[in-house]
Amino acid sequence: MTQKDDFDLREFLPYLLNQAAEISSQSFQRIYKGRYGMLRTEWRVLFHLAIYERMTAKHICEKAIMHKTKVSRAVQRLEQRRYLHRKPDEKDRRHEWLTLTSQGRAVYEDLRAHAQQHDQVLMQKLTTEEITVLRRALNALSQP
Amino acid sequence: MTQKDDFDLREFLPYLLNQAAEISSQSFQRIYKGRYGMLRTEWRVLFHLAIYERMTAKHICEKAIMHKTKVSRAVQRLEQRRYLHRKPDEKDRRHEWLTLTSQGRAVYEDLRAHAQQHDQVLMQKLTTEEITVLRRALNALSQP
DNA sequence: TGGTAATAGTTGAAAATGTAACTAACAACC
DNA sequence: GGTTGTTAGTTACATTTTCAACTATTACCA
Repeated sequence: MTQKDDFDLREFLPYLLNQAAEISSQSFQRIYKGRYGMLRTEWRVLFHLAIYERMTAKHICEKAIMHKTKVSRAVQRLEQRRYLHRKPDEKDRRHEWLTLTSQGRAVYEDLRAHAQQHDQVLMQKLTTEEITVLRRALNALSQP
Repeated sequence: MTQKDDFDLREFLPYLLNQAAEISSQSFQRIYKGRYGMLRTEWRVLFHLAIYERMTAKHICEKAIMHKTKVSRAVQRLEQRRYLHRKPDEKDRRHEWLTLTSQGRAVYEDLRAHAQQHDQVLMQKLTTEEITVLRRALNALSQP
């Protein structure tokens, strides 16, 4: 099993990014999955609603770059657990305004604390300079 | 939809990493999916076999950090398309040695060219320094 | 030697995701 | 006002992934 080719997978950005993304989200996943049975799509929607307070599914799609069916299903499950509340827009009843319930906010507060703690641990693997540059580079790569 | 909370999702590394990973692999995905109907698991296995020439499924699991059922199914599909060949180990028949067929190698060569080209495009979004630091940081984060 | 444990890999059922087609509401234009 | 087009969001179905249980083979050890 010795390397033969000159092409190095470990330099291929999509591969590297995926690897890093997957590994570095594992421990956070254990929290939201183990503690609340949530999926990645669900914590993302939850966090967006907590941070922006009031959004439609469309807004979430745009901000989080998620497909509308993913958002739709995440919203359904969060609603079933009474983490959020839907309210049709008065003027345009195609839109639905989503807000967290107090229960939803409580779950968010707990998860946010873990997220921040988790981020601290991850950053310990990096220097201050690496963190700055990494964030900048990831944001640049996130522009489609 | 104004930001309320002080927590910023755009600083949370697992979120950022995932976003960047997803977006930056889209255009490569169109190639391997559109051209060969392959899945992410499959091109990864294919690339590993091309680069290391001879591996067992176990080796691939370890190198690529993939679950054994993912690898098993990717190998099955690659075999069906005659991209690889299996050969049981003589000494220990629990192991199977996997090697690419010439057809598999041809597909790899094509995909590799696209991968490299794709990487060039991605890197245009970054400075030389950012690329160096990014690779280093991603490798650090990929250690479990 | 025989019995238990460990390992490589596969399979089946359940869960999650992707895709496309759908409904409901509004907009625009004649 | 009625037809056509557009948008927000949902649903149905096919494809993938996950998880746990399974087979087959080898290792360990009394």
